[in-house]
Amino acid sequence: MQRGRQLRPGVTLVRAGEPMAALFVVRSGSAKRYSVTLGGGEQVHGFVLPGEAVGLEGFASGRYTCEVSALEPLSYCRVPIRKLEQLLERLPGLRREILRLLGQALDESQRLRGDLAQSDARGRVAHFLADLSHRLARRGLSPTEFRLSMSRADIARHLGLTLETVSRALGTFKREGWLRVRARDISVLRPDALAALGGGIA
Amino acid sequence: MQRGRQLRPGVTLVRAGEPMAALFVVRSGSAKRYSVTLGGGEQVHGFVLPGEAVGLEGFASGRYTCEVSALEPLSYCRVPIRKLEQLLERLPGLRREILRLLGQALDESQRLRGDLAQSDARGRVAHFLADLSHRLARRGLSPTEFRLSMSRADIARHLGLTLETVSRALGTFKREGWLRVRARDISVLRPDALAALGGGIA
DNA sequence: CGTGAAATTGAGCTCCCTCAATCTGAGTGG
DNA sequence: CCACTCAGATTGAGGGAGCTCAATTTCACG
Repeated sequence: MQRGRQLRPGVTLVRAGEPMAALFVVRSGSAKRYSVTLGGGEQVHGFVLPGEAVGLEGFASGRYTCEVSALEPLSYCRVPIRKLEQLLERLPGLRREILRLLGQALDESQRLRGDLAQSDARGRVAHFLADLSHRLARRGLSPTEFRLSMSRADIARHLGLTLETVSRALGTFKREGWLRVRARDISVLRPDALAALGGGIA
Repeated sequence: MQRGRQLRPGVTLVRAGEPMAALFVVRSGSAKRYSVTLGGGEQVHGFVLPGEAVGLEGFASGRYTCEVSALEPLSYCRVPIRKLEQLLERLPGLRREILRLLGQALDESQRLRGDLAQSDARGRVAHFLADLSHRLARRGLSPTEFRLSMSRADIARHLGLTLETVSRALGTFKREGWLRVRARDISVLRPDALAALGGGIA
């Protein structure tokens, strides 16, 4: 395990198409995972928070399949694949942990897709906020007071909406008294309401 | 590796919430992967074709997270997790293969979600057909002549549309001369057109 | 402060959802 | 063998949510 350098906002951590030489784990800051489409647009697959892994999809072909770039100053750990394979040889616990990590990523991706397919615009934005809140809490950060490191446009592309619609959804939540929104600073006042709108599995 | 019994259409292979005792690989037939939502509706995560694995998401928590039920008479292999872990101990090749399988599932899920977020109704249906075609071809089956084992409603829930919209999209493709549609039998006449509409990553 | 990007807000229009009727096809019993 | 039945699929009409285009407003940064 190596400690990576600090990355500045906008700098790319991994590039689509490059051989997967290592896994990364974010220590602090956040990042955006995306692909570039034929038209030159961005498909935003998601956002990486502290404690979360980067590059797992690379196992599919031995190459990364999406770009990951820092949204805030980012520090990370680098785990070379060579080293990882050596460790997997000897450590059954690590084998299970890697499988767990991949299974979790898969499960979350599918769950997210399901919600995306079933919810309307407000539901999606509510789900997005609830998910973010949940993941921050898991890391010991405040689930109710946080700063969005990504733009409205990034959120929109992630949710399959336009940035205007995202903005309007936030406006609605604000008006309902569920949120306090000041630019990128969010205060969640009614997590229950968001969770209810966000929907989910039984 | 055990050879499982034949399953009749409608019969459930794995249930959400049950401990993950085994992985499955479909030998013939097809299946539907779905979750049951709070309202009692189905979130269709996808469809399993011959040669594809079932239950990978279970690695996340040691329990399956979605239901998988047969759409056609289904035969499958059963790989007990215990046995798998023993084999992983000794076979580096199998370790890589399992990681590859999980990475691929993750990558496909993300890619699919991206297209879902960006495409309109026709684009989604086109993508669905192109994806199906591709996966059938990978298995040595005809990519242009096949039978949909799932209902329009299943397709719709999978794509975040209504069944009427799916039907209309198919009708449009038929009128354009891209497809021949007779109930659940599909003939793809213009794969290129579908692929173009389906969009995708550069 | 001043400047430009990001976000909000507004108005019109399009696409898809909703509701409803019709049509097709597979399975059943006379 | 055919009428019957019922679920699944198609087709149609109308309305609403979200996209597009456009004008401000707010915020971050120098």
